[in-house]
Amino acid sequence: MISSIAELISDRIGTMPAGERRAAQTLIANYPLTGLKTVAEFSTAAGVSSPTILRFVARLGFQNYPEFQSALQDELAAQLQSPASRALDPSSPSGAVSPMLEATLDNMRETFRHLSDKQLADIAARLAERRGKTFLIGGRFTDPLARYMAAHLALIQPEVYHLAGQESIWRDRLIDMGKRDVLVIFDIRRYQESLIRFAEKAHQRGVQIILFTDQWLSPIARFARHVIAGRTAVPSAWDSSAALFVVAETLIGAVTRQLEAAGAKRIRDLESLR
Amino acid sequence: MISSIAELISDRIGTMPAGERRAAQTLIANYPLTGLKTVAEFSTAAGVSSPTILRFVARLGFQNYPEFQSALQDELAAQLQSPASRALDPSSPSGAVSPMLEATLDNMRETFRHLSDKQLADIAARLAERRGKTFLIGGRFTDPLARYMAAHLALIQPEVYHLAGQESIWRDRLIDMGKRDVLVIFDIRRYQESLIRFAEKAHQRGVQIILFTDQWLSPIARFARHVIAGRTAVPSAWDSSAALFVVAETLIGAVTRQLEAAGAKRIRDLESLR
DNA sequence: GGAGCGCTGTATCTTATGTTACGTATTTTG
DNA sequence: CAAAATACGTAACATAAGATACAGCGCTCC
Repeated sequence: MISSIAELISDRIGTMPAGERRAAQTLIANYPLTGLKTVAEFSTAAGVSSPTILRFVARLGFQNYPEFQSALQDELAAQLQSPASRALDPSSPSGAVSPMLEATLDNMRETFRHLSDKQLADIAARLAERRGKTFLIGGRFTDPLARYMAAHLALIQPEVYHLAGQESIWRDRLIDMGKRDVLVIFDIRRYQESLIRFAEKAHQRGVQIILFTDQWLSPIARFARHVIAGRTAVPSAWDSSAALFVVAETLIGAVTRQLEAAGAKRIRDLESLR
Repeated sequence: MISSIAELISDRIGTMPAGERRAAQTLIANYPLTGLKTVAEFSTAAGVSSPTILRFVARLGFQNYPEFQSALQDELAAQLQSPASRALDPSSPSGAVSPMLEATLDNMRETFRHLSDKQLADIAARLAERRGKTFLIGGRFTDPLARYMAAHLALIQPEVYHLAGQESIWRDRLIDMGKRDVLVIFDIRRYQESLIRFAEKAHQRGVQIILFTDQWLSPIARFARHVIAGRTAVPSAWDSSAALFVVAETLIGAVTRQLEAAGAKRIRDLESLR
């Protein structure tokens, strides 16, 4: 059962030649607006020629371009008149992906339910105040999160370091760390011995630890000043770090906002550079 | 302050002559769809003549009819991209907890709404079939996503490589790539020149490209076999990669499942190792 | 490696859309 | 009540849009 043009497209996109597939992808990317424009605009947006667009709509079963546009408009009209259908579409073709998405969305809501505004603000404040250095590190699968956060933080403030590479390398960086510094650690099951050892030594040196972990709490929680516990369970062979990712993004945003509010010179410099 | 065309109309409808007022009422009645149709259709819908419609849009301050339509489309685009349908959502009394979170959740729903099961299954199948090598790379802020995906994929199948470090390093790896190989690229605004060049050269060598990008589509979409367009807009100084992250996790799960279903020896070996 | 097929873009043509000019009807005002 | 002014529609026009023919190119399959 195919009800919308979007479904029709994703149904047949596999059988399309390269050019028409580009058209399809461009249309899907911001559906359905590109289809309401003229053929010429559509074609340049997709980076193909006009005839390819026309062949594309012909392949979808439309006699001509205006007929295609009318269909899109009708669809849009129905959508606009029942805005409730946008919130939670019960008729959504819940195939194999939906359980995964639903679980992830639930995880995020749960994660934030246990995370107060104040807690987030405190952590952001700690990251925003420039007393010492900021170090970030993660485990086998979570290190990319540490990198992601480091990439952003390093842009808005100095002395942000992501600890990468072999254990021996970052272990030696302990000598740079003191009680004015912050260490952000990502560690979910199965918790990594090397990270635990590292956290303990850092803690002994007075470093303030901010820990991103799962709901079962890494042993590092013992040493952590702040603990963010994210939900990770999804119907998959792997755990999901998505909730932690969103928390990280939220924190990045909060830190940025605080620095902006404080009128940090670096932020202004940054904007003028762009 | 007048922000929408609908406001503009209701502001000036009092000063309009009868015919134009009928046009205005017809447009407001099912806004903004009537305005997206042709002048002729608009005029018959309103029961007036074409010139009346044109005088109507002229009175609103537009130079010509296409300009008027463009304005309507822009408005519609903004409306579709930030679902304000959240206005009456009873499930979140939390209020200020996090507009950031709400926006992120919306982004994910929107992203998956434009992403069919079939599409995801196709991409997963392509990643699961072991014909050639798999390379992953990302941009400044998205490279961590490439790493995250690589960390998982590398575990369940051989010959998965994340391209890291300086441009010159991974550019030279092009010699290893052929038409049996897959290249996964993450690229969101502002799109990186180096990545575009790289994608083009890889494409010329026959490498199949799977692109993760934002809804405005990186230029790399030209060369991509599969395009995943994620929503990235959040109330923050930064764009959000969370939706793309979730898609990546979903894909990782799907690939794993497909390999399991195929009874891949490596998966069994992996489980026995744990 | 060669022949065939299919896809794509350039250029041309045709259609129909938006635009304008003008005459008639209608309302307003002195 | 008359005259002017304004509004509206018909019809002709110009322009830009969609459609088509054709040739070149790349790709696949022998």
